[in-house]
Amino acid sequence: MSKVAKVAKVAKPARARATPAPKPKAAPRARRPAGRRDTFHHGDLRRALVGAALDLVAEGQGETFTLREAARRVGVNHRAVYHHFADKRSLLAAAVIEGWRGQLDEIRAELAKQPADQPTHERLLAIGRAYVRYALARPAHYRAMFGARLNADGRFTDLEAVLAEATSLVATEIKRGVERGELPAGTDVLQATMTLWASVHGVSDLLIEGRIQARPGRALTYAERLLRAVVVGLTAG
Amino acid sequence: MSKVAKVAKVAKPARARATPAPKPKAAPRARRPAGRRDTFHHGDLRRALVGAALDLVAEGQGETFTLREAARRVGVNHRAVYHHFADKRSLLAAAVIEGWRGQLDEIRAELAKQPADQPTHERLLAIGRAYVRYALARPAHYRAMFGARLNADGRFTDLEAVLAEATSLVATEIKRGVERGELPAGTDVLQATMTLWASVHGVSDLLIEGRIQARPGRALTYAERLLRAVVVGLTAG
DNA sequence: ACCTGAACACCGTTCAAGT
DNA sequence: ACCTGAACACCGTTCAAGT
Repeated sequence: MSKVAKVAKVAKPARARATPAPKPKAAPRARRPAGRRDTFHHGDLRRALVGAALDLVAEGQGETFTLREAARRVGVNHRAVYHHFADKRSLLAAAVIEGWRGQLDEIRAELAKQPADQPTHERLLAIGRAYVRYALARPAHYRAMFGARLNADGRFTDLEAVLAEATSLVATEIKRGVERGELPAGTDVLQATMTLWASVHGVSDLLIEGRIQARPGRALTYAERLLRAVVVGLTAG
Repeated sequence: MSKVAKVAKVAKPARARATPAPKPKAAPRARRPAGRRDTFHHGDLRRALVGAALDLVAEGQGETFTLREAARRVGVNHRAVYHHFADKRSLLAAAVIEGWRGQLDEIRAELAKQPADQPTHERLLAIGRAYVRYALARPAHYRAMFGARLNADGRFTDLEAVLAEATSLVATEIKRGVERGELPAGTDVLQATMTLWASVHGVSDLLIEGRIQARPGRALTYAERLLRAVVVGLTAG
């Protein structure tokens, strides 16, 4: 007990966030939390670490969460992390990939709810709404999804894969719009896709950073207005 | 010499960037660089530290540059920083404020170059172009300008002041557009301003992160297309 | 195969002087 | 008034075992 008490007493240095953060930390770090197995069989520790990283990111630490704390949360020595991830960036990347996957799932679910034969601009708005809603629901996570330049080196091909999937989902809608005559015949599909992405990302980021000050319930309305302007712009060619 | 040699020999830990970065570091840290005064008179050290922070940020460290290295660059003990800045965030904030001021200056310069009686949508495009050009010219700095949630606590009122100035510059143009009948009478000025900001920020960020892959010379064209779509959307109401 | 312990070279920040 | 030195509680990562 002495070790834990000492740690708790000391004033937290700057690296810690101002937000209290529930910190379960039910057991002293030397002993393993009750009810948790003594060794993880393959895959479980990896998953547990990603889960801990996701929690830490979401609690507001963003990409600055520490590898050592993630290990502490699941009750293993920090060195154990290196058996599953090459370095901290890889652990972050795994958490970030989960984020993109979740967002893609929500977009798909939203599209599935649209009535059949919905005009393209309504479908694009639905996609955008789902995107922004997801981002606003997990601000710290969303920022991590963009930060840390995880694509700078060629590593993390899984990350690129989810993003490619999301991109092609939008591209498909745009192609459909052109085919149905709802978007100009000469539309550059890739460019239109990126224009939409830039728009939803821009509003999301400004809202998250508090640069656009919108009352909680109005944030999505804000995003929707921007989206409408962009879609109208695309439609006008 | 022994100290410096030892430091140089050791493998750089993860915190350091992969990019080589020119690192002048002309003198061993204990001795002051030749030709630099032994003590700074008031204001100079502050300015020198902000300069060093700006350089470190621009060299790719972003907001993860270290206070200790900034101090080393100007040849003072890292503790000296605390005489001019409350903490690392304050030093970062000072660097970030310089960034926004620079961007605002470039936007003003660009507007000054516009022919008199230019239609509003052309003026808005000029503003947007200058904004994106600035962001793309200093990617790491631009990301730092948005990162770190420097506005989260109420500190750094100077930062809020520059941003308010930039916002009102755009708002003025939009009002002018409404008055001249170039934008719909019912236009929500604040909302239109934020819509434009979100657009230019969105493209800038995606371009910087390499999510939009544009050949170097084409990046601005990309941004311009998005901007045009948004302006058209705003004009259509 | 999977995990741990000790060590290393860093951090940001505080306390207590030095000139 | 302005700067320094030593110390503290952290980091991420490496080396070398332990079971």
